[in-house]
Amino acid sequence: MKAKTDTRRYILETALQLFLVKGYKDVSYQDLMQKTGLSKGAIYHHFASKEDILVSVFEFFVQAGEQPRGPSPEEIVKDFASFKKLLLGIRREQFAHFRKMMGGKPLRFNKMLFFLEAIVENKKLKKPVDALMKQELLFLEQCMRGMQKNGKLGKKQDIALLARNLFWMMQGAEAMLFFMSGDAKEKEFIKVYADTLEDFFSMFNF
Amino acid sequence: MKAKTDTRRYILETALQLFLVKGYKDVSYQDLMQKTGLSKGAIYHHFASKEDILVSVFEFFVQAGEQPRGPSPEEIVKDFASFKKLLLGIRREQFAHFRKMMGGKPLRFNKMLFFLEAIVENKKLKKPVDALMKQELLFLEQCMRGMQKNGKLGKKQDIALLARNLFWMMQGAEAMLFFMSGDAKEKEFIKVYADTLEDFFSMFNF
Amino acid sequence: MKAKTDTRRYILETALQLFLVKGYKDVSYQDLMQKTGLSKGAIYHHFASKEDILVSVFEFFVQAGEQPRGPSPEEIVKDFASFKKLLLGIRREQFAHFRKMMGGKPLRFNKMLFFLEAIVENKKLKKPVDALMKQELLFLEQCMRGMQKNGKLGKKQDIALLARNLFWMMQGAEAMLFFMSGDAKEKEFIKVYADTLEDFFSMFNF
Amino acid sequence: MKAKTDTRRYILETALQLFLVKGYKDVSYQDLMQKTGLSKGAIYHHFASKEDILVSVFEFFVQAGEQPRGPSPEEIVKDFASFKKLLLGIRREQFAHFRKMMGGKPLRFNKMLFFLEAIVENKKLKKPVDALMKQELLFLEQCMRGMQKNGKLGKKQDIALLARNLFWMMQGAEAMLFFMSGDAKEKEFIKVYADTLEDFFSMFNF
DNA sequence: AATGAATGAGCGTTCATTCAT
DNA sequence: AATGAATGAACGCTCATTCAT
Repeated sequence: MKAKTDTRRYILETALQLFLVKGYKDVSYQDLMQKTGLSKGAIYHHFASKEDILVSVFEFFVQAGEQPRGPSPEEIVKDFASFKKLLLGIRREQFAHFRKMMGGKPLRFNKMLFFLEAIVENKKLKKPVDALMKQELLFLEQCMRGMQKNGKLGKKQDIALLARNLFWMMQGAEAMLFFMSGDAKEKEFIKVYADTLEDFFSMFNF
Repeated sequence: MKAKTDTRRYILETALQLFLVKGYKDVSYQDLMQKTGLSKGAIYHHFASKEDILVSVFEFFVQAGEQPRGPSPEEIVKDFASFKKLLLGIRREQFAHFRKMMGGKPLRFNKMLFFLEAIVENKKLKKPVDALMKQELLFLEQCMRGMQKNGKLGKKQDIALLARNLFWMMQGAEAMLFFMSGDAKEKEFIKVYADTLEDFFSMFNF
Repeated sequence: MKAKTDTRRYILETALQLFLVKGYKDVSYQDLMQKTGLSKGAIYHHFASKEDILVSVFEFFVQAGEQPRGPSPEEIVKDFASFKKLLLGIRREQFAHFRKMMGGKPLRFNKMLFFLEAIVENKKLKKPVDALMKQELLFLEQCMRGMQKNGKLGKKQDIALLARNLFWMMQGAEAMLFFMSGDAKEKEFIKVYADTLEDFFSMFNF
Repeated sequence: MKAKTDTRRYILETALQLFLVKGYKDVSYQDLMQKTGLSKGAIYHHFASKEDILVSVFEFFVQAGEQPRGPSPEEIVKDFASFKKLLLGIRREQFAHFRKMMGGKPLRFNKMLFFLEAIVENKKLKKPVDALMKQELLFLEQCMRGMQKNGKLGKKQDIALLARNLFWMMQGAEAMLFFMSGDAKEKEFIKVYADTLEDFFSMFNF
């Protein structure tokens, strides 16, 4: 029983690694066999189909990236510096997490693309992706509100608007990084986030 | 002679349509045969390989989307309204153009994703994509400068910074639209652009 | 386990048969499927590629033709009669061996041609073919030496020279048989060997 | 009319070149188009099919290799030296002939293999090949007879037997050269012939 | 005489999946 | 829980050939 769980998780980790590097479509059972060292039958024993693997991997990915609920961002974020520190810290933790189980290989597909491919292959994954996005958006809003409370943003600033703009900018910037460099490294990603944050707030002469 | 050019172009149009709808990887010669009504051999007579089709389609796509050079955006754009009008006008024209040759089918892959897949499949396409992006960025900068000249942006505003932020925001927003609705319509795209523009400038209390 | 070995060997036997009859290039997976009754996938399960089949068939062919090491030819061969008996006996055994696993079908490609095609398709097979040839040459030398010991060849005769000449004659004669009759039978082959031997030694007025 | 003949001959020369280098089966119309610079249609205008090209090329090959009838070999050959000189001279001429129209490319298929492939592809070519072989055999017999007349071979020597043996030896040796070195050069071929001749006659203590 | 557009069968290979063991 | 034998459909691509111009 324990063994079963272990093998299942082992397959998921390996599959996620492959999906992020080659993309779902380009990962074959051949690849999975080679990388896991397991037989085709063994994989089929744990997952009904390739699509089943994708769905399970996605759940695994989401859950692995979940942050332990600490104090609300609204309370933590007091100014731009603490905002930046919090956000980059979270990204670093997430990256470290995936890095660890991926043996340091350079990622080729970023999160957004992984999401997109997942949705394209399985419509059921659309909903959780939406949820994740909204969650991130909400997170940014809470951060903004924290700054507003501390007088770093005017009382009349539309928090939701700013959050949405920043969110889209970050998404766009992250995607851009992929266009420029197919094999981006964690450090580069972090830099892109940091730069985007600076860019965003420098528009307001922070 | 006439036939050759026509058939070649016909194949390109059909392929572009399929690529934008299903993605390059998921389009097979089977699909191309069915959609064009031509035999496999006929297609191979005009294009050496599937990758050759991709590259040619890409060139075709780029060239088809090119704007006739009119007066500089710097001169046209006088305020937010004229900026918005110009940008949405261009987008509308581009969409109309592609719509026309795609028979009104709903797009599934936006430009960014088409670019990304192209790059992933053929490294040679990286350079033209980069060029296109820089061109769009430059266009936005020129628009910003036009506004600045007319006192709609402070003299000290960093034009390049603003352009970059807007560009990323628009990219992110466009991508988001795809996440939300796999089969987005032209109207929705235009709305996203318009909203993003509004969002961006409303941050400065325009 | 048993099944795998059996199927693999079964494919090899069938492939050898087809290669000897039609030539490697002209044997398609279609042919292999039809003749074996297996699916394409099944064959690919056992062999990575067509070339892999060729290499494996070649090894199989060589190993199947190997003679059990008995007493040295030098000791067995005492005169022309015993030489002829030994050589034809070996050829007969080899033929019988291949016949058996080929269901009595008339051969179309002789050994030399099979070798050549193998080399042309896969350079790695050049070495084993060379080795086989040298081995046969050595065998003939040892036979000659046996005759020399028994005074059937002059002390001063160049054993290596005679062996080489005979070897080439036999190769040439065997090839000729193929030109004359594309579908040569075992009996004809044996006759060609016998005649060539007679021809060779009759030059010395044996 | 003259043009027609010229193009036809040009195609034949090019095809022969390709056949000798790659083998009939491996030469495609693609190759022929590329090498000739002509269109597919143009080649089909002159030859009904690929097999038609083969047959025509074969005739061309045979006729191109024909020797102008001079004095009978029986009269020319007086001893081993003159025999060797005559035979090697003829071979050299033949090689020079083919070399000239092949631009110095190393041959990969020797005559015997070219013949064999031709026969395999078209049964009608069997007869002319047989005729050619018999002609060569006859030539060797006449040479032997010339030597016999001059007392260089015993009166009782069986001329036909010796000729046949030599012929086979030379065929075998030539084939061997191909096994050893896939891309044999003219000089090597000539050496093989010379060596074989020496070998053959040294058996009689010439 | 020559072009090149178009065909359709066939090639070797990869794929996700099933199933008996 | 795990193996690996077997399947059949699909893939991108090459081929010799036909035909209108």
